[in-house]
Amino acid sequence: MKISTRTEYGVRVLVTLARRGAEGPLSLTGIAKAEKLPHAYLEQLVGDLRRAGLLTATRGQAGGYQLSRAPEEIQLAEIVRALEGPLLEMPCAGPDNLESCDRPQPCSVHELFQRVYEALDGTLTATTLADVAATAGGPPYPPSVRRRAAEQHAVMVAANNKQTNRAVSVQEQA
Amino acid sequence: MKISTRTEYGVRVLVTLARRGAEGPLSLTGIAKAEKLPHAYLEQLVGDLRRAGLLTATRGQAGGYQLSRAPEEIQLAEIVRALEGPLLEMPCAGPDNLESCDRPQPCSVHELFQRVYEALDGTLTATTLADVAATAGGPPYPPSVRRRAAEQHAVMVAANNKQTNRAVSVQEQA
DNA sequence: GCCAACACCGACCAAATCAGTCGGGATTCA
DNA sequence: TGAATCCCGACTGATTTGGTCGGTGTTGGC
Repeated sequence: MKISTRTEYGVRVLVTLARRGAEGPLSLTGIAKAEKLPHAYLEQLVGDLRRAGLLTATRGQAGGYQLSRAPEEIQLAEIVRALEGPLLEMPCAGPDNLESCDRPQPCSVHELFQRVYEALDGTLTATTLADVAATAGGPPYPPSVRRRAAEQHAVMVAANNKQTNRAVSVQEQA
Repeated sequence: MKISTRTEYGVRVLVTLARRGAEGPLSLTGIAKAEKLPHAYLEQLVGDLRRAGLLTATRGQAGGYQLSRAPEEIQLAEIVRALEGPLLEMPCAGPDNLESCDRPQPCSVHELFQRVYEALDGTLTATTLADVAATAGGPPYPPSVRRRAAEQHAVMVAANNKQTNRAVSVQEQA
C-alpha cells in the first residue's frame, strides 16, 4: 500500500497553516516556496481541501488560505478522504457499488478488509492536525527527541524491508 | 488507499488451500475455476507466494500447491508483503532510501506515517490465515451472522462515502 | 515412450493512475 | 490599470495495474 504525494503535500500545507495560527491568510506561493513543493500541483490539492471544507480562501492581493477550523478539530481521516477518496478501497465490492461482489456473504475477504479499515480509520480519526503540527519539524528540538524519532523510523524501514529481502535471498539460492 | 487485486486473489487462493487441509496438492486450474479467477494471472501471484515460502508446489500430473505451514502460522502481514511489497510506502524517505528526505528530523509526516504503519502492521500481524479461512464463505452460515456481516459492511461503505458526498454537496451549493 | 496435466517463466499489452505542467480566467487591493 | 492571488480544465509523460500469450520443464499414467 502506498501513500501518494497528494496526501503528503496536503498534510504539509495544512501543517504550515496550523503552525501559523490565525494571523491572516497565507498565499499558496509562500507555502510552496517554504515547503519546496510545486505550486501548480498544490493548486489542485488545495482545491480539494477547500471543497471539503477544511480551509477557506481569500482572493486578490494579499489573499491566501486559512484553516476553516481549529487544528484540534481537524481529523487526519478527513484530510486523507478529501485528498485520496475512500480510506480503503476493496477490490471486491467497492464502496460505490455494494452489490458488485457476487460471492457468498459473509465473504472472508470482506471481513479481513473490514478489520484493516477499522485499524486505519481508528488511528486517522484519533489523530488531529494539531497532533501532527505539534510533532513537527521546527528547529528547536532536543537531540534526544531527534535520535528517538530516527530510531523509530529505522525500525519501520527495517520491518518493511525484511520480507522483501527474504524473498530475494530465497530466489538467489535457486 | 487501495488494496490491489493481487492481494485479494492471493488471499483467496491461500484460503481455499487452508480449507482443503493437508489432502495433497491442489492444482491452480482447479483453484482458478472454483474461485472464478484468471488462471494465467494467478500464476504470477502464486509464484510470489511460493518464493516467499508460503506455499510449496509439486509438479507433473496430479501436481499442485499446498500450504508450507499450518494456516495458524501464517500471518496476513506476510501474505501482503509477499504480494505487494512493503506494507506502507511513504513518499518522503521511502523504505529503500532512508536519506532521501532532506527535511528536518523528526519530520511531522514521518511520525504520522509511523502511526499508520503500526496500526496496519498490528492488525495484519495479529490476523492469521486460519482466522480469515474460518470466517469464510462456505454455505453453512446462520442468517444472524450473515445479517451482522452485511451491516458491518454497510457501515464501512457509508463511512467511506461520507466525506466524498459532503464534498460533492458543498460543490453543488456553489 | 509418449502424452496429458501440471508448474514455471519472460515478454508483451491496454487501460488506468500519478505527478505534475500549462494556459487562461475571475477577484481583489493599491 | 496592474499586480497578486485564487480558480479551473485540459494536457502529458511515466509508472502501475491487471491481465494475456507462448513456450519450457517435470511428472505420472497408459
